[in-house]
Amino acid sequence: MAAVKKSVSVKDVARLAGVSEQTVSRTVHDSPSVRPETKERVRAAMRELGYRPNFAGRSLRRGKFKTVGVAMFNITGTGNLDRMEGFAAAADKHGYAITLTKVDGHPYTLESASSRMSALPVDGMVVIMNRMPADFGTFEPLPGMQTVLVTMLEHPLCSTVDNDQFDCSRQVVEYLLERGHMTVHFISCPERSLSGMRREEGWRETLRAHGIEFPQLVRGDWTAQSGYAAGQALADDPTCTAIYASNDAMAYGCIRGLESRGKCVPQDVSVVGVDDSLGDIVPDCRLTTVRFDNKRVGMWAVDKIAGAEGVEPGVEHMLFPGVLVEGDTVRDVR
Amino acid sequence: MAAVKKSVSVKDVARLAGVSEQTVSRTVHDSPSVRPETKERVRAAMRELGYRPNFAGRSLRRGKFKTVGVAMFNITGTGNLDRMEGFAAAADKHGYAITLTKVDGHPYTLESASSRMSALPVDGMVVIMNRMPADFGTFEPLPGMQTVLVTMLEHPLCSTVDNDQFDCSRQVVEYLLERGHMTVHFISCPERSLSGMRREEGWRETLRAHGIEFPQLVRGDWTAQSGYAAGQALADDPTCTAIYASNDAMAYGCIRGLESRGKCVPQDVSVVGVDDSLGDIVPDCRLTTVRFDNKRVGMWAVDKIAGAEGVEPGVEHMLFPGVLVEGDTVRDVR
DNA sequence: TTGCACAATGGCAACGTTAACATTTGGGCG
DNA sequence: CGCCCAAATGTTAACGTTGCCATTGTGCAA
Repeated sequence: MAAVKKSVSVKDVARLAGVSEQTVSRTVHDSPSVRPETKERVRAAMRELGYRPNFAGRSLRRGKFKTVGVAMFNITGTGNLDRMEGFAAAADKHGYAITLTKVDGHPYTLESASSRMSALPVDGMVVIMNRMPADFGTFEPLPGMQTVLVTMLEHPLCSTVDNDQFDCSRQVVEYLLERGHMTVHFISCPERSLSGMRREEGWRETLRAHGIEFPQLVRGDWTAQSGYAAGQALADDPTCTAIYASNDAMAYGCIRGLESRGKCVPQDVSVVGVDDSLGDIVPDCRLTTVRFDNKRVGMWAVDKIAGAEGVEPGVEHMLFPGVLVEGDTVRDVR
Repeated sequence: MAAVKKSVSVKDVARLAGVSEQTVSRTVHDSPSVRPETKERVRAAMRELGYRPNFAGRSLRRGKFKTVGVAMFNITGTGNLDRMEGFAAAADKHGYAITLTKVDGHPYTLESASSRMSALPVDGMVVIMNRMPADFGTFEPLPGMQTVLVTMLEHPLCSTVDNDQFDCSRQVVEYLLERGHMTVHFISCPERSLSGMRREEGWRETLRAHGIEFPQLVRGDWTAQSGYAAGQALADDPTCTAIYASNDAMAYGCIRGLESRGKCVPQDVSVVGVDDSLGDIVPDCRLTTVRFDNKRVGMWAVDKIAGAEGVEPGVEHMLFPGVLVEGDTVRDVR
């Protein structure tokens, strides 16, 4: 019952099995040039000693870590869990691991994420950008460290990937226009949100493209309470027959706000949200919304790094469109 | 503009600065026994060459990785984001990194998590247990790999930490009894959930301790829809004045279900949930619920590993109580 | 029998870092 | 002037792994 003093190395296994260290190494990698019975003897020795290959020695020798670093300024954020699911799935596929780091956002710069990662055992890094970093234009990725940014903004030196928020708004607005609504009101979000701003642009541009004056938007703060207030405010506007909210919480709040003023959804007003996040939480309404595949975004990012394997990777920019999910909150008024 | 062929090492820096490799190493660690002007010269050389210390070499030498592995069977799960926040915060504090791994749950065993981790550069591991692993009783952590399980079940060889779900139910039931309710009805969850089952036990035992026969429970499935159905069913039961739901979504669904049958909350029936997850999503009710500090749970787990630093760590079991948050959904009937 | 190809295995060095020990230098003090 | 101490720096070796090349053994064609 003596405690294990040191970790067992190939040397120990080699001694016990009566072979050279090299043969042990070859057995670990299942090389065809080791006789089956030798392999078995080595394997038995490994089992007996509880050998497990040392990651540091291996990486040092190989010059690769088989690990992707993920830098986040905020761990808690819509979709992060799904993105991580994607990171982990893609990493798994390539035999890679994921190293997670929270980066201090003061100041909010790519440089701080990059320097944080540089000391870690990673072959490449993914940065989740929620806001606009101060050095976005001037940032240069570390040499030899493939860098992928999760954002809609294209960067000249780093690959980028994200959900297409502009297209999301286009889909929603056109969906409502096709169903006979003369215009679409919009409940927006705080101006610091990159994705929220892009949604706002999409709403504005799509209406403009259809030759429709866009109404005054209502600025919310992502919460149902702000949506509720917006709903009450819009309830008195007779031109308002369709509302597009920048997330589902505000959309749901808006519905309740409208109801509190005697308006029914979808009979009087149609409402559409974004995120498909209400699923199991709200019992009495199937909200029409847009579903994003954040897992796919995460997978793409890690694939880009782990899939490269030595080949010089080009800079690429990828946007995945969301899918409009039809619920019960939109009425066709044609 | 020639590409960097190899990574720069201490040797390169030493040569450029005209000092020994050891002096470079000492400068990296800001040792006091290097003259300031020498340090500056070395630092200049590091900057010029873009030197960053190699993690593999360092770990190999030190025999430590300064990294904690986190194994999850399901990445997506209530509270995981907050727990990760905690992992990252504690890791940061100790100068550690977090390596995230999704473990295939077929079969759902601690052994599979452990062997997955053994090949990664980690000094210790945390396993998030949502369900009961088949080998919980027989599992032995890898020698030299400090293992912490996030679960309420105590393990003889591994430290454990979690929210105290039993105490959560005790708090809720006693809170309702103190306010004059004769009994507390319960909306439960699928039987495979460990934490859900523990909440159920807490409800049952606390009522028993107060000498109250516990009513038939209603089994839900975590969704608001199931809570809605439960609410409708309980609306017709005249003995039902207080309902405790195993999560907030079911509690909210229950409220709507009661309303659909003409019962008002809290005038006719009091409702309490668990998780404090409705905050920004539901506009029109401040649900009385229990808030857990999952971040603290995550921090404790990583602290236990990263804080040990060589000292032989004992097996410890920690449960953090939740906090009952008073909303507007409970009526005092005394 | 000799030569040769090929299968199986071993020896050696190097990856980058740093702990431990060794050496040099300068200065203070008897 | 010589001695000793401390500060500053250098030298060596080792952490565990694996690529490269060398060595040994075996069977087969010439």
